[in-house]
Amino acid sequence: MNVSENLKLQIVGQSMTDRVYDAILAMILKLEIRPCEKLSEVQLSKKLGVSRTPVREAFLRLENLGLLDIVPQRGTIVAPMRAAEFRKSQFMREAFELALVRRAVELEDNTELCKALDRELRLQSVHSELKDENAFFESDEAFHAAIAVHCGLADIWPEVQRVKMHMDRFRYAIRSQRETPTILEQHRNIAEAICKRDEAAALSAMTLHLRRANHLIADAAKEHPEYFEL
Amino acid sequence: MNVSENLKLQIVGQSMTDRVYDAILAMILKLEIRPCEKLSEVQLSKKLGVSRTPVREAFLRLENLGLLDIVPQRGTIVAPMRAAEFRKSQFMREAFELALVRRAVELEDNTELCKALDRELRLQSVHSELKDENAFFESDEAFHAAIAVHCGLADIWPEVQRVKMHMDRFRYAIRSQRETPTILEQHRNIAEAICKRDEAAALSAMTLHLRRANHLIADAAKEHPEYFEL
DNA sequence: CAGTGTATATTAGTATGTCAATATCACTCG
DNA sequence: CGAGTGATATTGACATACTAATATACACTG
Repeated sequence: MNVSENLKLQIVGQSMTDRVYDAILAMILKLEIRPCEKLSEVQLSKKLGVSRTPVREAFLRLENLGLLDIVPQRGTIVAPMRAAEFRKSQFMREAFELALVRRAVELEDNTELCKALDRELRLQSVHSELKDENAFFESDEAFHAAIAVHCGLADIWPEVQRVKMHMDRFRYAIRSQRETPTILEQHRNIAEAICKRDEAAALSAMTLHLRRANHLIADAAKEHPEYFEL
Repeated sequence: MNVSENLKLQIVGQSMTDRVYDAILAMILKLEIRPCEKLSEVQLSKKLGVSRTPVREAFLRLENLGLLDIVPQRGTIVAPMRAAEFRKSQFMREAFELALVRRAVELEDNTELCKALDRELRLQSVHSELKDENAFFESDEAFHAAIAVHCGLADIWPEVQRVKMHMDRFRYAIRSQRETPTILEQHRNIAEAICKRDEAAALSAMTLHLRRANHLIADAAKEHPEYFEL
């Protein structure tokens, strides 16, 4: 096999397909390859120094997720962002996370959960002050994941990640809006309501938080109209 | 290519992969191939008269869904039924369908929805009397789908189908319990509450309905312990 | 006969070859 | 100059070939 200069993929213990998949997924989410941009199995396989098979299998996975559009005999493009996908993604995420909140407020022992939430809030406070958005969003994820984990539903979290991916695409597409203070405040409200077992407050706080992203559609469309379909 | 006697797959306008996928999926759900049973890419490709590639791609899709376990250099088996999968499946389905019910009761114009629900109730009544379980369950699906469709969320339904698949596996695994009258009654309660816009009643009726399946775990495990893991 | 090493078969992973459908573009003809 | 046309290149779908890892069977050793 042609090892070439692209040895980055030949290192660790996953299948080629996995590594190619991870690589492409990251490129799509970071917009290193842009919506509607054409992808070629042959080109990519050469660039990554692997054969067409793992590239193709990675393509198929990504098509499954709605991140690629494969058109037989025509080509493969990064799926444009679609408002319909966004709405679907948001509906599903909201359904999942509100269901998790309902579980969380009914937890007989919520000390661990509240400790975890508090931990992330402190981290977020620091990251927000230091303007470290990557770290902030990492803790943001951990905050939401903690709810699932401490409800004994850790295996639900990957599913939430799956359904919220299309929402995340929109967030990646716009310059981050320096809105970490707002998000932190919303997280505080959510955590407080959950720990007080105030279901109604927790649900409305979470709903507000999750729908905050609604403006993303318009913003992303304004900033990068070429990424959109229709 | 070896056309052979198995020309059933060569007919219509989907890709080979799609056809192979549909074929295997149906076999798994109908238990024509049983949990923990070994599947071979080579054997199946010969049996279906296609090459390994489409079979393999279908395998990968099914692994994604959690219906196959592919172990490198060892083999591929139909995933055993796992209680954890069932619970995950049920949690997600409930989250989705309760969210749909919340939308449904807030519909400004629900005449179309109520008409559709009533239609399915009538059908189910007949199918139940005639003991036609296949037709009954088809209408069962349509009943639930109608809620999504008439909320303007038709594209959510495939996602619901996706998440509820593991629940359905358990149902297929046990002799159907002649419970269609119970289900019909639950459907009536759901439809009535939705059309009256009684959110609390609709939610509790739907919850009751969706959790009815809880006994399936125990029943299926009793009836076919060899299908289970652990 | 028990235990171990080894040949062989089978597996999924990967690479490559082939093909039909489609797009592209230069070219011809009106 | 524009519309149609045909050669050519590119694409994804599918077939096949090869590899490395693992399981299995069996012969050999003690």
